[in-house]
This record gives sequence, C-alpha cells and structure tokens, in this order.
Amino acid sequence: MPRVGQAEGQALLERFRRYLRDQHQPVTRQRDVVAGIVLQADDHLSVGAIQRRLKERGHRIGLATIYRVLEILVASGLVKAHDFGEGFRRFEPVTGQGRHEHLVCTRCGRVLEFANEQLERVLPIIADEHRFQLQRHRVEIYGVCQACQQL
Amino acid sequence: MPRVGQAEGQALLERFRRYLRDQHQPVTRQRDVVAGIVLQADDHLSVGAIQRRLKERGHRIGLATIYRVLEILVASGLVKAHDFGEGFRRFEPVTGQGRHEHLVCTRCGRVLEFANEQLERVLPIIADEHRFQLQRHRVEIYGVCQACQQL
DNA sequence: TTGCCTGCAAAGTATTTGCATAACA
DNA sequence: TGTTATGCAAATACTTTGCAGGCAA
Repeated sequence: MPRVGQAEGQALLERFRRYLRDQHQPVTRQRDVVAGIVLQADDHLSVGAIQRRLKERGHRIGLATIYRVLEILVASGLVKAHDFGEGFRRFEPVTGQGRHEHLVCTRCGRVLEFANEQLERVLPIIADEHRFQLQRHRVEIYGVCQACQQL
Repeated sequence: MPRVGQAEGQALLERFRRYLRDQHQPVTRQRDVVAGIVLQADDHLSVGAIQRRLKERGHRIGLATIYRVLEILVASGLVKAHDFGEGFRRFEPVTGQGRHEHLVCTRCGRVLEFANEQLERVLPIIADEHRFQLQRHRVEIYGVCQACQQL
C-alpha cells in the first residue's frame, strides 16, 4: 500500500512543474525525473535510494543535481526533509493527509507514520508554558517493526 | 540556574572515575578534564563548545581524544548524546531528574527541557498500536525562546 | 541564441581511524 | 616497564560549491 497513490503522485509532479514555471525556472529532464521519483515514492527516500532508482531506470543524473532538485522541492513545499539521526536525510512527499509523526524501525530502517490528536494538542501547550514561540516539532518513535520482530 | 548543580556535577565525575576503574581503564588527565566539562555543564554541549572550553581553561587536548572520551561517557550511561538536526551532536549529563524532552531555540540554539506525563503515557500506546517494539523516542519542540523574542 | 542548469571534481563539515609516541598503573 | 591512551593526520560519509560546457525557452 503506497503512501502516495499513483494518481496523487502524478498530481504532485504536475504541481511541481507548475511551480517551476511560476518561478520562471526551466523544467529540465533531470528535475522532472528526480521529482517524479520522490513525489511518487511509497517510502521516505534517502539520496542514496533516489540515486539507486535513477540508475535502475537508466538515468544518469549527477549527485549534485539530485541535491539541487531536492532543495527546490523542499522550497516548493511539496517535499519535506527528515533527519532520523542516521547520518543522512530522507525526503517525503507532502500529501493531503495532513500532519503525522514517524515510527522508525532500527533494524530495517522502515518508516511508518501515525497521527495522534492528543499529541498534537499537548505540544503547543508545552511550548506556551515555556514562553516558546512554536515553529515546528518532531516526534519520533524508534523500535523494532512487526516484520523484524519475527526474524 | 545550572542544569547540574556544582555538587551533582562533582558526584557524576566521581562516578565516572569509579566506572573507569571498574572497567580496568586508566583515569587519564584528558579523560578527567573532558568528563569534568561535560558532566558539570549547564547546557547541552557540542564538541565545538567542549573544545572551546578546554582552550579557555588552557588545556591542549586533541579532537580525537574528545570524541573518544565522549564515547566512553555515553557507554557508561552518564551522558546522553542528542541530534537536534544541526549537523552535529550535543551531549548532556544524565542526572537524577529522570526523563525529559527538549525545546530548542532556532535563533540562539539554547536548549530547554520539559517533562510531560501525558506525552510519556501516550507514546508506548502508539507504538503498541502499530506492533512496534518501542526502544526509545524523541520529542523536540523547535521555536523561538523568550529571550530571542524580545530582540 | 543566451542565460541558467548540469556534471564533474574539489571543498567543506562532523566524525572516525591508523600509527608513532607518550603516559598511566 | 609494559600496555594502552593520546595526538596528529589521513580517511570517511554526507552534502555543498566552483566552473566549463550543454540545454531549455
């Protein structure tokens, strides 16, 4: 079950092309291909994973270009960058499903998502109690996923 | 108001020396000095900050040694390492005050702590709902601290 | 056509490792 | 005194940047 449906991925890609045109930036083949992979991913991709998929599909795109496209994608708001403390970042398409947090498997690296109303409610209160102007938060649960427990 | 009182810092340092002796590892001057700085810190120190304090106090200790002492401190359980997504880690002495999470100021880098019972209660439930064997979690609130808001 | 994007390689940052020397027990 | 920690420098991993040439508009 993909995070982003085929159709939603296509729609996001279309929005990215539009974003580039609006910004008077060219829609290059590299940008289209990299964005296509990230925006249609059913997972939280690392740069390494993106590079691998590019190779599999026969595309020869430089590493620097991947990073530069990701920068644009994040700036466009269509992609979010995450740092799960692995020493590298991962990238996730921003779908309509709204705010969610992450469960990260420390064995296989798989990332699951969850939403919890209670959590989202309490964090602004805590920030307020400490006179913090909340900008964003990060909630991650690390553990062993069901599949890895059975090995 | 320091996180770790002078007395508590001293006690932690004493425990570190005992830990080394128990492990049949030498208590060298470098280990003692670096541990002293980290264990008595009133803040979440980066390696850069540790290095700076060492220089201020006239100690010439190699960078590699700092990292190696930190590795021992973390292994001993007296220090916790944190990754606040800044591209480097920070280190915090483990005091008796128990579990807490962090508020990180995105302007000045200051780190405040907070504890919230509701939060600690809900996270294991969420892990369970997703058949995740919980190992640890991370809750961070990023925003602008009170001092920085007034600038 | 023309300016910006791309690819390559080099640089940059945080951290780790190898090795000769020095210091602790 | 023998073992092992230290200091320096080189290596590593991820990411960013500079520059010559290629491509989108």
